[in-house]
Amino acid sequence: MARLPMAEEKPLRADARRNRAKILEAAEAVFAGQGLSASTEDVAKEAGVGVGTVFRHFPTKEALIQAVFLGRVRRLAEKAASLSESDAGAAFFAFFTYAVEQAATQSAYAEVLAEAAAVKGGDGEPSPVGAELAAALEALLARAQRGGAVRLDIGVAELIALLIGASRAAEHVEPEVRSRMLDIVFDGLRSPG
Amino acid sequence: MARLPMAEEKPLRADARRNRAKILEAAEAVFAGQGLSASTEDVAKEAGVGVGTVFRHFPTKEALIQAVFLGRVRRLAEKAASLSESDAGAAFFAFFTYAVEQAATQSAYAEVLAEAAAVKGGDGEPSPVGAELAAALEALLARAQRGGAVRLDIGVAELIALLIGASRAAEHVEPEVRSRMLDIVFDGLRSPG
Amino acid sequence: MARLPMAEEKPLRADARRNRAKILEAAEAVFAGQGLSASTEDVAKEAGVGVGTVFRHFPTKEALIQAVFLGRVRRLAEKAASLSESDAGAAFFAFFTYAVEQAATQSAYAEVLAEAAAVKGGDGEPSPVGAELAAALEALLARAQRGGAVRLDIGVAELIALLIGASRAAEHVEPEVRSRMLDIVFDGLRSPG
Amino acid sequence: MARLPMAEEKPLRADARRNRAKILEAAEAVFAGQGLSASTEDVAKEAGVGVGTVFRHFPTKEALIQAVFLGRVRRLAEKAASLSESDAGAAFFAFFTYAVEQAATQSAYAEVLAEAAAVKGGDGEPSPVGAELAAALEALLARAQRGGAVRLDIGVAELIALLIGASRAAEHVEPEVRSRMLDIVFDGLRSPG
DNA sequence: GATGAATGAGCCTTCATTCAT
DNA sequence: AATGAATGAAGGCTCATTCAT
Repeated sequence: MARLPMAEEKPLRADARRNRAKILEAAEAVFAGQGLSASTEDVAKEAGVGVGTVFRHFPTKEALIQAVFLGRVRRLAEKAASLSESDAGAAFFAFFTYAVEQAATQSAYAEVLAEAAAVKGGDGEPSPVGAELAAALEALLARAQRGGAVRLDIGVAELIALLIGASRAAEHVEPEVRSRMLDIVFDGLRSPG
Repeated sequence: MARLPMAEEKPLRADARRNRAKILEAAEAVFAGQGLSASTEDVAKEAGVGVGTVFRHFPTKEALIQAVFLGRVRRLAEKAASLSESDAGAAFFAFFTYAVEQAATQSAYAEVLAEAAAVKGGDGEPSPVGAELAAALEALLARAQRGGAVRLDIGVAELIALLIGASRAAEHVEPEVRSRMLDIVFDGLRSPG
Repeated sequence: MARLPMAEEKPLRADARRNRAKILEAAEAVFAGQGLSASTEDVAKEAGVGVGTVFRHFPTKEALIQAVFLGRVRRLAEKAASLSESDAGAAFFAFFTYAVEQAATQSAYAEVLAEAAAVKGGDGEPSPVGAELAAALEALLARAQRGGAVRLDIGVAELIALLIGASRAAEHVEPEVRSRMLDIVFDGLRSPG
Repeated sequence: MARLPMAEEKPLRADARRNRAKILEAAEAVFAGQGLSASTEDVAKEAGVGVGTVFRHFPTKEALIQAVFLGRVRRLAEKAASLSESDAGAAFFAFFTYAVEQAATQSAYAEVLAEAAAVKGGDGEPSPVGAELAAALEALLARAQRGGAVRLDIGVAELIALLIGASRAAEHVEPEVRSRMLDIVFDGLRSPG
């Protein structure tokens, strides 16, 4: 899966790149803690830089949020890809579980999947961000289906919907409940349909 | 049509009660349309009253939001109760579908279930609001399980988790996908476990 | 000259009207003193109200500036109208002098005429604000021309241009110089052409 | 082409001098296009240098603006001097027209004259910048007066005032109006007084 | 010297909440 | 009780200026 260079990513100065990373990390933490309505000032403070610096790297709060999401998508996509080698069915369910657990930890994490949904589901603008993940998911799903681990009458769109839902739910629910909830969904995914 | 004063409602003057209703209705519409970040001023305008009136009835924006949620919970609980007479399994799945469809239509609707989750799941404060719904769901679920339509190894907590998830997902996904997603979840709920 | 109601001017509550006036007055003073880049906060402070109040009355800084200008235009137009009774030539030159003296006192005052210029000159959007003044000037000029006090080969556009110029110049120049400058312009306006 | 170091210029390295020139040119263009509120960053970009470089050459935005004005004054003064050879009256009016046309083209150009006004008019600090222009104007005016083309009862101060005014007005008015406006002013300047 | 990243004060604007009418 | 004007604390964003590279 080739990584498309989204724009001409200029090589930043060492310190700038370090700051960019600090900001992204801070934003991830702050948004996870306080939700997306946390102030940019707070993100800057957490990152140990001035607001101006945040805005230099991300011209808009929206852009910052997108960048945070992009990072999450990338990590999810990498996870999905990294599982390609293992047993098809195991890989599929392991990924699903992993994704949902991420969401359980970090509030607002699930929104990333909504992003991906826009690609195959069609409600918003296509967003190249989600395309990457959607593609990875498609491969994962197809392999699992070919391996007989997942019913054949569903596509990525449904998979994404279930991921979104389970992830969102995971934000509100205790670990054991989450686990039993996943069992049910997984049974649904396995059943011949 | 007589109105039964439910629970802890103080008797209000007729016009005050009418205003309260108008505000709630307006808030529901405005929040559904613009999300919870819509301004109180907008709600007031939609209701045809001054902001002051909104704040007289609901001392805080938060309180207004809670009241809107309470209304939704009540309606869901009523729906659940109203289905008690029909076939146990059919009632259960009909309710699930109904709840998810509500969420699909009205943005931010799903949050109501998170509220209910706090009761049986335990992460927030207990909230008497959700208890009502939780009770109704418990009855619905138990009947469906006794009727053999739903597997026995799950409880209200899992049911609520699934409802939250499916509702959230429904906000981001097209109707056909939503429907296929529900099929999967329902299969999972039916499977012997 | 009938005053066209520009929009449905709602009757404001007494206190609101008082505040609106205070704000306008403050804005006039502050802008005159610091130029148009003075902060809205400063205007509010000068008016003795909170910023929010300024923005309630004028939804935008731009709107506030326009309102200040409108006030000035109105006063100039009234002055022009009030001179209709006196000797045509005297009225004309008295008005010209008056307008220029206003500008000399209050920095940025001259911009109001640029506004009026847009009407007959054509570079910006027509602006109903300036139309009023332009009409008044047209009358004043025509009378002076009929009375033989002003050369016949000029129109309002040229008059406005000269008013703008003289007003601007007056901002930078001592009273005696200003006065001699006006003498020259007036001679130019009288000369048979 | 040898460059005569004018007045108090430190000898700069060749590249530094080139940069200084580029910045000045860029500033002139940018300020003309967007007004004086254009950002220093924009000037730097237009000049093809970093902001730091701009600030090395001009310690303050204000200083940069002054330098731009100085350049304009110099050019106007040169123009005035270059016309000394031709017919006195023609030279005078040609210069006046030239100056006003510059202002019409380049927004905020007229401010330069306000600068010059400070010298003979006296409202601001004396500024050696304008003195140069004032001297050149004085010569031009005196010659024209000796030649009988301009009335005798005016001095440089009045001339500058008229130049400022006409230049400012020119910013807001169409070319034909501008031209007729100048006719009037010129008639005023010729009339015996 | 040149560069451009970092800084943070300051600006405009919004909005929950209070209070005089 | 209702109204809507007033308030002021944020929030997002810009930009002159400084400073490490």
